[in-house]
Amino acid sequence: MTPRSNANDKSGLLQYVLEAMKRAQPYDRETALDAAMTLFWTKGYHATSLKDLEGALNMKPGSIYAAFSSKEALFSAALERYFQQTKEVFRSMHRDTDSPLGALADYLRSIARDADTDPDCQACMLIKTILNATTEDAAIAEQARHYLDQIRDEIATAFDRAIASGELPADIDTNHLARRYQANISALKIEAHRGTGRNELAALADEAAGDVERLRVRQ
Amino acid sequence: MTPRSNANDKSGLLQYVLEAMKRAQPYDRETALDAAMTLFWTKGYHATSLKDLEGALNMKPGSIYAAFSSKEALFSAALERYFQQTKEVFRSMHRDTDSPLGALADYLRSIARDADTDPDCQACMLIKTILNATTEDAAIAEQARHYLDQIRDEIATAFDRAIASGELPADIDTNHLARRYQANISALKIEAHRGTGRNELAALADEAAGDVERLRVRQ
DNA sequence: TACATATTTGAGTGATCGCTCAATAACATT
DNA sequence: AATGTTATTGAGCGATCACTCAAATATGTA
Repeated sequence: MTPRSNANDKSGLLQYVLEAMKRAQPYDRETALDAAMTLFWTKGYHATSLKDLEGALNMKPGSIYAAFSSKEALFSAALERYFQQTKEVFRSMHRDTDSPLGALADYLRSIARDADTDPDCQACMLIKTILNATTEDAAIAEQARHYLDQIRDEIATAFDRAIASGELPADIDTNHLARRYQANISALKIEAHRGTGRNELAALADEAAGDVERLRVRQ
Repeated sequence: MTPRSNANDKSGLLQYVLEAMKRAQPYDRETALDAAMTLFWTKGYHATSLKDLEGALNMKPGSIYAAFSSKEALFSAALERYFQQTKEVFRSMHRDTDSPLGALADYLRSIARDADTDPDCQACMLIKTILNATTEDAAIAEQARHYLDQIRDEIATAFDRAIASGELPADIDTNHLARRYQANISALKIEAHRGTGRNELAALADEAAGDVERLRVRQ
């Protein structure tokens, strides 16, 4: 509430008095959570302060605590949001496909494509959280680990679909394939985060995608 | 300097007076740096406080600043130490080998072996630093990135040696191989950090190692 | 031994941290 | 319109942060 400096000082002072403690528009929970997710994803839990969150959410301390209880609870909610969105993106790329292996390969290529259009692209929030967490906040690391496991199950389900559609032999270990595939996703996202060049990143993604496609049995 | 509570109060009070501001043994710089590296590697830059460092280094604030100038400069020195040690380990595994490809494959397997013996094994400090850094501490991320690039060069040199020894064809792209190899190291170390089971981790490492060995030209 | 120099301590600084709560504004009910 | 209820503000709290600096201790020199 800064006093206005303008030609008409009396009008400015009156305006200043009228605006003191003007209550904001009520916040929108989804909008706030989305902003928190973006901020936490970029800065991590420890380096993100309440003041940062005030700015990003356009909310004051009392409102943030009324809505989300604590910094850690807000982080946890943001992490869940990230997980749900990631799962939904993965699923949407595998809906309506008649080639599960093709879709899995294309998802890897999409990582390089997405990094190409986003200069500040960040590695996976779940991985960052696990690597970043300390023993004092082991709960959020555990939550992130749990979400990563669930995403790996989604991947294994996609490989199972490739078996059902005849692309893979019935005796292949889809859990192992999913684990390897997820490790490749992590690696690609870290390379993107690190600023690896577009051609190099695309080559890595193509190679990983080729590994997936070469699993296809001859028809 | 806590007063001693014991049967002989006069003797305890005298001991308390005699011990006030007793100066410590001078610190050993290498020992302090090693302790700082271990602490920063585990907790990361942001979540590590000066109080943590006091405990780990067994030094008081004034000494820490006299020796290392600032928290950031200490982190930077610890990061360099980590880089030098990592480079030395990699080199020592490639010294005196007549199969560079074999040594590269075995290094990947060693990641799973090392994780098996260390329950609190951490992902690569350089990767953690890059993922953890914010714009306010971009300098340490840049330093870590630079070290990662140098390690990738070491890897490319090992692949060059495989060409020179006849294991690889002369026209293969060793820079690309090195980049992929380093991405695989990152992925394996993250799986280890995440607590992936010993058999699964060993399977991932063996598979990555097998990929390296299959590059070998027929002789 | 006396004095000079170097090193370490740890109390204290100003700033920032996560969070609380009384005051105020906005909304709902009668 | 008056009253009651709900939601938001933001000053301020106690704690912690990175760091400083005068005092004290240890080491070196003449």
